Amino acid sequence: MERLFQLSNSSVAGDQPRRADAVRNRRLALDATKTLLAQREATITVEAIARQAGLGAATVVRAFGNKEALVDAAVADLLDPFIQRARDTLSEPDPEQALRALLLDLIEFQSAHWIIGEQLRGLTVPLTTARRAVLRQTLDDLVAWARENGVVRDDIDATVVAMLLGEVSYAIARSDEASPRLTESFITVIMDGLRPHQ
Amino acid sequence: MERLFQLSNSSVAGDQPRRADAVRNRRLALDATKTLLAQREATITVEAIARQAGLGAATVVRAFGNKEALVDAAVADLLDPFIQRARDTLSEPDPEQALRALLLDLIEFQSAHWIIGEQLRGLTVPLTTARRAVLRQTLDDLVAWARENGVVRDDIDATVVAMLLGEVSYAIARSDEASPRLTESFITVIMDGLRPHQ
DNA sequence: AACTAACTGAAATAAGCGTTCCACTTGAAG
DNA sequence: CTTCAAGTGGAACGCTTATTTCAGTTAGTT
Repeated sequence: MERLFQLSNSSVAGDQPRRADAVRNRRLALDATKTLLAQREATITVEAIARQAGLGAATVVRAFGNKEALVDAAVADLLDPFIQRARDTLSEPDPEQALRALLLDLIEFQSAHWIIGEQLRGLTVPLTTARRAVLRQTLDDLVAWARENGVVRDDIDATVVAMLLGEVSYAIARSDEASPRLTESFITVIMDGLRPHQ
Repeated sequence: MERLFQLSNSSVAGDQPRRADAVRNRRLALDATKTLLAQREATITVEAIARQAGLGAATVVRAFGNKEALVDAAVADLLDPFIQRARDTLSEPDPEQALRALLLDLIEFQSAHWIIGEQLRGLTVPLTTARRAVLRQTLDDLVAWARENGVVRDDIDATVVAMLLGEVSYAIARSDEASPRLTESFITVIMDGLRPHQ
């Protein structure tokens, strides 16, 4: 599949070269943060990240300027494969199947990366915000496609439908009692509710 | 309407009497906290509560033992009238109307008291937890009633439906772009999705 | 009015956190 | 091998907040 957009942020393009250990530690800090973000119960402090990475706290922060930028980069990194999968659903044959698949993935991703929502609250996170826009656009496209094929009702604004899906996935993932059964029920109710009346 | 449960926590029953100013300040601290909790953008610090109440920080905390208990009491207080309204819907004639009304109220309440969700994260809040159980039971009863009358499908577990409603209301209320239009669309989709197939 | 236990609140304390400092270490160029 | 700018991390700093202290104030009793 053709790569439609540039998501990599592994290294800054036009900067002066940095020492090998600095590059390695930047990677270690990023990986440590991603590891912590993927745990359901974790405190994302600089101290904790540094411990996970086997580095000093100062080194961890310096690699990205500050903690906010580090978390932003880590979240964006975690988001990338998910976004890729979301875009892939657009080439599936059946829009209903595509929508179901995306919803399931959305819920599972948010369940597995529960802490991300917490961490991003009230932060200015350029990388993550850009990813979110791409994701939103993908969801919009998917809803538009589903509408054209009579899978989704058109008496409700498409943007509102997309927003509904996003928010509601978050809610299910957030639930203390999240389970495959709850997820399945949720998707059934939403898909039925979104179907046009015959 | 008969009062079915005891929700008041205005004063501790069997304790030794306390001085008049202490009682008054306890009330002031509680009211100040409730006021702050009802604002969408507010920092609920002891300092802020004390300022709002016109008291010293120490006095505010001491009245309830610690900040956690104070917030717990304030949230429980805010929840009480809402719970009463929820229970009232059970005596409406039409279960579908009752369900719609409760959903709308649920979303509006959570929108207006947005900060509550933030504040309760990771706290042990006995009073609030008890209220939540009552609310959950009410929602369960309402769903059971709606099922008996063919308003809600019975191929999905009633508890799951109730949980769905609660979580999803939270999600809509939480949304940055919450609006009457979004709320209306959401309720339409959910109600349609919950209806049995004819 | 006098007395005292309860109560108050400004200030001190404690604890958590991100960031910065700086004496020391190390990669890599010559 | 030398050299030194780049890089490191333990410690110090600054900031925010909940909690405790304690000298002074006040409600309520006699």
